[in-house]
Amino acid sequence: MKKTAHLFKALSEEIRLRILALLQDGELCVCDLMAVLELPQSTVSRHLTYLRHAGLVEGERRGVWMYYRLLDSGDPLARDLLRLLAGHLPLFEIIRQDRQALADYLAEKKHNRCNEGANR
Amino acid sequence: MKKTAHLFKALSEEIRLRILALLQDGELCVCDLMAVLELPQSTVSRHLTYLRHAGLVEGERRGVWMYYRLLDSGDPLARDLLRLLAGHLPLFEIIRQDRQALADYLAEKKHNRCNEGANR
DNA sequence: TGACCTTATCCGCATATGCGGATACAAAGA
DNA sequence: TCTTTGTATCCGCATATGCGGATAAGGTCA
Repeated sequence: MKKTAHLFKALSEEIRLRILALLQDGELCVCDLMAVLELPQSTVSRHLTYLRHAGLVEGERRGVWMYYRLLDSGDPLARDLLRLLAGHLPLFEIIRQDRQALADYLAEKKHNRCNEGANR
Repeated sequence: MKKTAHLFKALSEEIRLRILALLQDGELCVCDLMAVLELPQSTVSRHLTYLRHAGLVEGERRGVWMYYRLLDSGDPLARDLLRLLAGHLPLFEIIRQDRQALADYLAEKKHNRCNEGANR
């Protein structure tokens, strides 16, 4: 029950909702999210940690990068909530803007190193 | 979007989830909730105000009493969330206990004044 | 009006959480 | 090993929220 309350708390911040929406298109590393959201690294990392503790995302280290993706985990409520968000979040203007920014960023990145295009 | 975050924040407290679960059985006044949850009046009232601001419940004054019920309102996300909770909350032990306590309390109350059975 | 009941809000205080720069840690390559 | 890059955590500070007693406000009835 406390876990359930914690789950909702994880969803109660706009930044975290935006991160979840971006991850709906596939996994991303921290520096991708920094670039798209235009937020400092510590902020992005902190929110990802929060989402991970809530059981909504999982991270996998590949080389220097930590890739995060939505976690289709055991908790049925978490799964239902992610499904619900997948339907509702795209209706928000800021989410559509974020998705467009992600698409632009990925196109420009051209599979180069992560920081190209991210930091200055 | 801020409204959406606020909606989730409203669901991020155990007490508020318990209140919503109790209201799934029908409308209740503040003193009913006080009796069942065994919480002080100011605490119950504050959480109800929070839920009302989030658009999850509505209150109606009838005489001295304020009756609160779930609000099937305009926001599609709020409606979906309430439906989701209706399915998931009854699985928690504390919710089942609350429902039993509510049934006992209502049986004992026998349509008398609200405080009989509530405050000593 | 005055007594009483129910509910809402105020108050001071405690805790949780957010922020972003600074620092520590981890991995890869020279 | 040293450097560089990416990520996690620490730090001090600010804000949001919770608590429950006290007080205010709204309603009923005699």
